[in-house]
Amino acid sequence: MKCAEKEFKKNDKADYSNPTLGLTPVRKRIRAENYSRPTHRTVYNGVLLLTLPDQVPEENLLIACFSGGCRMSVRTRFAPSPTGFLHIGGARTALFCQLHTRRLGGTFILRIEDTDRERSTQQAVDAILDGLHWLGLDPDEGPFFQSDNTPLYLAAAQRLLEEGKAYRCTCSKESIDALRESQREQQIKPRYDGRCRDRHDQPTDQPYVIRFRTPSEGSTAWEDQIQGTIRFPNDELDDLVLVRSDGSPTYNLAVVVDDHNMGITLVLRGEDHISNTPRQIHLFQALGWPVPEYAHMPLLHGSDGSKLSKRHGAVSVLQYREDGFLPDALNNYLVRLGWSHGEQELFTRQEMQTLFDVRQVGRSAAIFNLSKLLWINGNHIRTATPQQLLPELIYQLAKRGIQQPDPQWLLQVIPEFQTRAKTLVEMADKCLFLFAESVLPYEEKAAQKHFYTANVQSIIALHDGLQQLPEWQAAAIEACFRQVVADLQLEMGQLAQPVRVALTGTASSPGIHETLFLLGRERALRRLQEAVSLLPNNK
RNA sequence: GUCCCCAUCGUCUAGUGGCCUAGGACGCCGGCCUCUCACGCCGGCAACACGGGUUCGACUCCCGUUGGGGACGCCA
Repeated sequence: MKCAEKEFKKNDKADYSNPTLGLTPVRKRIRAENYSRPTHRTVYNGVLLLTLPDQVPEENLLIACFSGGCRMSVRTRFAPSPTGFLHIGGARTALFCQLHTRRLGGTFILRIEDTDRERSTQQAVDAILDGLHWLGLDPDEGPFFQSDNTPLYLAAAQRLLEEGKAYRCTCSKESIDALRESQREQQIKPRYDGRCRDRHDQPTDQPYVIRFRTPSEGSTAWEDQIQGTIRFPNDELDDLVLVRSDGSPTYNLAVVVDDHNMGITLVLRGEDHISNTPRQIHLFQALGWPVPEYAHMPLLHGSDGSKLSKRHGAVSVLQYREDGFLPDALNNYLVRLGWSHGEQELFTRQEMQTLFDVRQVGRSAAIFNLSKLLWINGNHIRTATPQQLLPELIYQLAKRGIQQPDPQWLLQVIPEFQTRAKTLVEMADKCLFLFAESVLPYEEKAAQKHFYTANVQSIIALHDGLQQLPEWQAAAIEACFRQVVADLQLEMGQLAQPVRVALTGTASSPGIHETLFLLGRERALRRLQEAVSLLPNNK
């Protein structure tokens, strides 16, 4: 994109001769500088296209195209349909697409497949964009919208029609539904029987769809980068609809035209698209275009072994942010589903980008496993810097009503919890006692076990010792604490545990000295006093 | 039903004919460390779906069976 735009200068002459563009001939030759109003800019295959979306396609489909002279060698695309949020399966596909281009210095493209105008929503587009962004999967080019390219698809269909490679079909939807129904009853594969395929009239006075004349003999095969050789007998395939009766293009047509125009070299997608592939290869061949390479990745399954769906808790990837996961931890988890590198489990983004090779991806489906994700997330939390964790922790604290905590202080808090939390949610929950006005009432079990049996004198001694500390510093606090333990001939635990309950209300926390320090002198002393007042004043 | 794909511990995986009495990781269990909780460390349980071939030799190659998944739309 950058290359092509750099190449574009206002006074450049339009180049209409680029053979890689499978477009209808340009009717009007218009120089770009004649256009003062905004044109639609789309980059295809390193070539900048300027089009006017509001123009009748036949009139001027392509206003100007400028040869970029710079072709990326490797180009992949992630092509979601905007009918819902980005879930973890889609995220994995996008990740693989991006990783494939990273090692090879290629380009990762986002294309929104919104040819089904009824089901596509702007809300879903935004959700997908947000999800990708959070995961660091922003595209190098795009997002492109198929709805902007309708004229291109229709032009391709028109050409196939003119060349006899497609035909008009006037079968009603009802009659075809009935056909499929009866085929199902006969237990044969439901498919269009081609009843309009050989009629010589091409009626345009009644509603029709444009169907592709699928080769009826031979077979279609490709060398899948993940699955190996896949072969389909052509007689398994029926004549697919390219253009609907309302004049809108369908998925398979749009995909082929875009994949060609965008110079996609590797179509990397879920294996639920395997059965579309022979149809798309036919279209490439019919249009006289080179066929890209394919890689179909195994699907992600839910715990019952079927395709991941909402009932398996397949939620938006952004839910993982809410749940306290780090984007790279999620990426790390996802990349290990179907791919491995020796015995390494933990990968940084950088490592994934240099090591990932789509040809090493396994062929069998994987089941989503939360506990492994948690473990990986815990590792990423531990290896992150406090600075990196800071915004996410603040975000989680805000959800708990903690407004504008002191970031400098939080940077001291975070290291104490990095080994103790598998998610940021857990971290926020565990450090909440630091913010509370009071930790009363104490957790029942903790109080029973450590608090009521405590030695009041020792707590008083600690309180007084700490109170006299000239400076509230970690080392001084520890020395003071140890002094009290030694003076009263106690075990560490005999003092640390009741103090811990007093400070946190629970039986677990970071080290007791660190906890005292983080709490600050004022709050620490107040909580110790509070504890003393609650204990039976004997001994 | 038809076509396509898949098949190693519960889960993610290593394994490309002898290095495998199958390795690692998560989880689980036991222990160590220890002021608690974690982290870390040590140990344990646990798998080649089944049946035929091919071969001196199969987890690895071939065929079949079974099981699982996917696709069969004027959805993508």
